[in-house]
Parts: sequence; structure tokens; C-alpha cells
Amino acid sequence: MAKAPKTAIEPTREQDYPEWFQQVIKAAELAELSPVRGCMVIKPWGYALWENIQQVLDRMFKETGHVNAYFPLFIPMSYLEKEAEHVEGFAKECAVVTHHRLEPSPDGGLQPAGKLEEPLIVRPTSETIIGEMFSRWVQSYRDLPILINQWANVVRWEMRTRMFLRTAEFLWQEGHTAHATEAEAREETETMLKVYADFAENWMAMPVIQGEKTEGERFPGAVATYCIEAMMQDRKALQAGTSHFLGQNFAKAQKIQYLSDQGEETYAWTTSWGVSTRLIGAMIMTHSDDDGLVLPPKLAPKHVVILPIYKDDSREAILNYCNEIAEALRKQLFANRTIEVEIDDRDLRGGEKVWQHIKKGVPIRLEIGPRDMEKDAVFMGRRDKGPKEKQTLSRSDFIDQAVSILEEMQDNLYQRALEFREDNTKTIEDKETFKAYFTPKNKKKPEIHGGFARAYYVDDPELETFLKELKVTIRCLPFEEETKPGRCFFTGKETSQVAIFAKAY
RNA sequence: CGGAGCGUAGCUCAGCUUGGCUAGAGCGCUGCGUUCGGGACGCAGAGGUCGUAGGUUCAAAUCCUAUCGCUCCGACCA
Repeated sequence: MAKAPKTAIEPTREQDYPEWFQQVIKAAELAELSPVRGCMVIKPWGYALWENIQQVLDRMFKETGHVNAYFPLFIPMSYLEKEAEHVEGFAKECAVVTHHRLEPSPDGGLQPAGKLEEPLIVRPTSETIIGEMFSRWVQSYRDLPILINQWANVVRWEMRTRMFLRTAEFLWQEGHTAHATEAEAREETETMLKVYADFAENWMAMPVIQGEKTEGERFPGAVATYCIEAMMQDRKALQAGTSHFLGQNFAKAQKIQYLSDQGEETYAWTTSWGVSTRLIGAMIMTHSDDDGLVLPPKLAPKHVVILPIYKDDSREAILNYCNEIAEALRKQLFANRTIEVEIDDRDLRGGEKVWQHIKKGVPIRLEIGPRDMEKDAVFMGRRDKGPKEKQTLSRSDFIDQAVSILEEMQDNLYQRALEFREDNTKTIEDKETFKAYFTPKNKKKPEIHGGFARAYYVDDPELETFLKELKVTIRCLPFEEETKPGRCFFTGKETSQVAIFAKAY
């Protein structure tokens, strides 16, 4: 008899965090590498998560006055050239289309033919093409604001890729808005950041820190970039969403101008904001454990899986009993959806089946056999508890409590993640402590170390070098900080500016 | 683009140094049987132009040359 591993995922988080992450994705059947370098195939279980993310965010966008539209995948190269900083930021990672036809090649294969007059780039983001359209749509102050979102794929030709966190092609949502006044555009930027924070915390059960990016980390061409930053279980930071105040930079480059109510030709103020399939990576690394994926119930594709256990003679009765429970659950609402129930009647050994669902992160498992049926009960396992911590509940109690159990799990996940972040956030006042905090004991194979460092900070060229050596970045200048002044941990200068430092993805 | 490594069954890999049986194992897959309330076991089976193209040789997965691809580590990034 083969020994079952102690944990469903090997290696464990402690042993090798990056490898654990890959193995969770594999075991949960979220995605796999594709034949195309740097690209991944998102499998049904992973895509269902994305669909749930989309559904919730889409509603939030619409509630804040936005509408969806779709702009082309291909952008004329000259469009990108219009905004200098933007070019600099994205040029290196653009895929370029230079031909529009294939013809037989001498070696029997195919070769590109029909060279394009002007190369097209595959959008790395759509500010330029959308700006071009905005400039056509905006003539009067009465045409503003324009509040648009698009769900799309984008391509950034990255050197190094990691599933869900950084792939050459990824799915995302990009909001683009144009406003008559600076104040309104700034407010939009803040509103959308809050939408992201709300989504992260209340739907993904992932606590985030909201703040502003420093100049070096800003979106190319933006006046200000705001972000939500989350802590993963290896204590590294992950930027989970960004919102940019673009000022009039893009409006000037793309001539988005209008006649004001004073009859003056005026440039609009624009914003853009986005989240991507990276959120799935964030979700995995925030909640999952050494037995696989753990999903926040509000976003789980399935809430409950029922595993019937029967012999041939009891099959029909058990399945009927399971169906009754499933039907009762499906009538209930949880997080704006009916409870999603699957009865897994596949011809597989029970244990094997149970573990598959554990690895996929289904919140509630019900094992139902003759003993349970006799007692009019269910035998329940919860994904936020150990795989062996299971309990018997009467059928009616379970059905009555299902929604509150899911809610409780959602809260537990959030609390657990929040505590983890707080336990691994340290206020630092001097250089030596800072350095020690971010230096692993084992240089060759760094163990999980560090965390978030909260420190007073004054920009300084030497600080940048110092941080670079430690591979630490300034994640953000957080909002909601006390404003009493202190001393910069590095320069010793007095300031009231606090920053969050961390190693990051 | 720099550094390292790897291409042999669906997956993970052994075999290569020292060329030579019919190219192997584990997992997975198919069938049958025993099992089934915690990751099963037995038996039988399917599955490979050894990345590709040249070369050396009586003989190449193995040696040589070229080429393609991928993974990992750096510089860059949501």
C-alpha cells in the first residue's frame, strides 16, 4: 500500500514557496503552461474563478457609473509614440505585427508576406488607442465625463514569467475615463482604488494597504499612481490593483480637448485603472495551504460538493437523499448567487475523490453514506479546517446554517490573512534593523523572511542603492497614516512621510 | 541580452562517460477481479520515428557538428 504524503502538496510552503505555488496550481487544475512561451492555458476551474471576479467587479463598475466597450487588440505603432514616458515604459515589452499574410516558403513551410506599411503593436495597455477615440468623441464639456471600461487581453513580452503573476498574455480589465476638471478626475482615481480595495477585502478576503506609488514605481505617463498592496504567505508584497491619475499628459498627447462652458479650448483630465488575472495568483498565495487551494467562498465556483458513499443496493436511496439536500441548498442565496452544489458521483475511490476536492479548494464537502442517511444527517468537512476535522450535523441544521457557515469561512479567511500581515509588519527606525529584517539567514536558498517594513522615509539616491542591494522596494506611501513627524530610518532627516517597504513580486 | 541546465512513453526520469541484446522504471491510462466511511491492491494490456538535420561507424538514444525549443538564475516588469 502506497503511503499517502503528509500533505497533499509537496513541497510545502515552508520548504519551497515558489514550487509550492506551481504545485497548487497544478493540483487544483487552475492552469498549465502552454506550448507558447510565457503564456498559460487557464483551465475551467481557474477560468470559473475569473468569471466570478469579472461578474462582481463588473457590477461594481456599473454601480459607479461606468459602461463597457471594446477597443482593438492592434494599435498603430505611431500611437504609442505620442506620449514620451509611456513609450519608454512599454516599448521594450511590445509584441509587433509586421505582416498580414503567410505564403509557402522554399522549405515547404510558411513565411510572412505582405509587409505592413506601419507596424501594429499588440496592446500592452490601451491608453493610446482609447485616447485616440476619446479625442474624436469629446468636443464639448457636455460630452464629459466619459466613463468606460473594457475587459480584454493584453500582451507584455516579459523576460521571466510566472503563472498568474506575470505571463506574456494576460486577461484584465482596464477602465479609462476623461473628465472636465482635475478634481473630478482625481476623485475618479480614488473612487476606483476604493472599489478595488473593497473587492479585495470583502470578496477575496484579502486585506490590502492602499497608498500612492513613488515616482519610480509610477505608471509610465501618469501624474500619480495609486495601488492596493497585499501580503502573500511568503511575506512578499503583491500589487493587486492600480489606479492612475493621468493629469492632462495623455489628453495633450492625444488632443483630447473640448470647448468649455466659457467657450475656451481646454484639455480633458484622464484616468485609467486595472486589475488582472494576477488577482487569482494573489488569492492562491493569500489563502492556500499545504493541502492545496483554499478559496474565499464568495468567489468559489462551487460552494458545496456532495460525495455519495454507497454499495450497489443503497445507490439509489443515497443519490436521492443527496439530490434532496442539493436542491434545498440551491434555493438559497449566498453572495448574490445561489449556492452552487455538485454531486460527485464519479466511479472513483472515496478517499481519492475527497482529496481532489480538497486540493481544488471547494469550501464545503459533504460525505453522505447510509449511516448519515439513517440519522437524517450530513458529515461535513470545511476547507478552512483540517482535512480530518469533520463533523456530523442534522440535515435540517446543515441546510439552515449553510449560508452562515460560508459567511463564517469568508470571515475566517480574512481574519487569518489580516493577522498574518500584522504579525509580519514591523515599524523600523534605523538602517541596521532594516537591513537585518530583509536579510535571509540562508543566502543561497533564502527562507521565508522579512515582511512589510513601515518606516519614515525621505527620498535619497543612496537609499535607492541600499534598497536595490537588499532587493527591497517601496511598495507605497500608505494613506491613513499618523502625520506626526519622525526621522527617516536611512537619512535621519525629519519627515512626516511614512512608506511601506517590502520584497515584492 | 548575460550565466547554468535540460530535450528518451501522457507525466517524472534512468540508460549516454566506455557505441552492440527486442530502449527501461515509477506514476498515469485501458480491461478484469478483490476493494470502497480517508490518498487501494493483484493480474493482464496499450503507449516511443530517443527534439530536428547532417556526419563518423559494420552498428548511434549513446560520439562529432549544426540547429530548434524549453526550464532555472540574473537585468526588466501588473
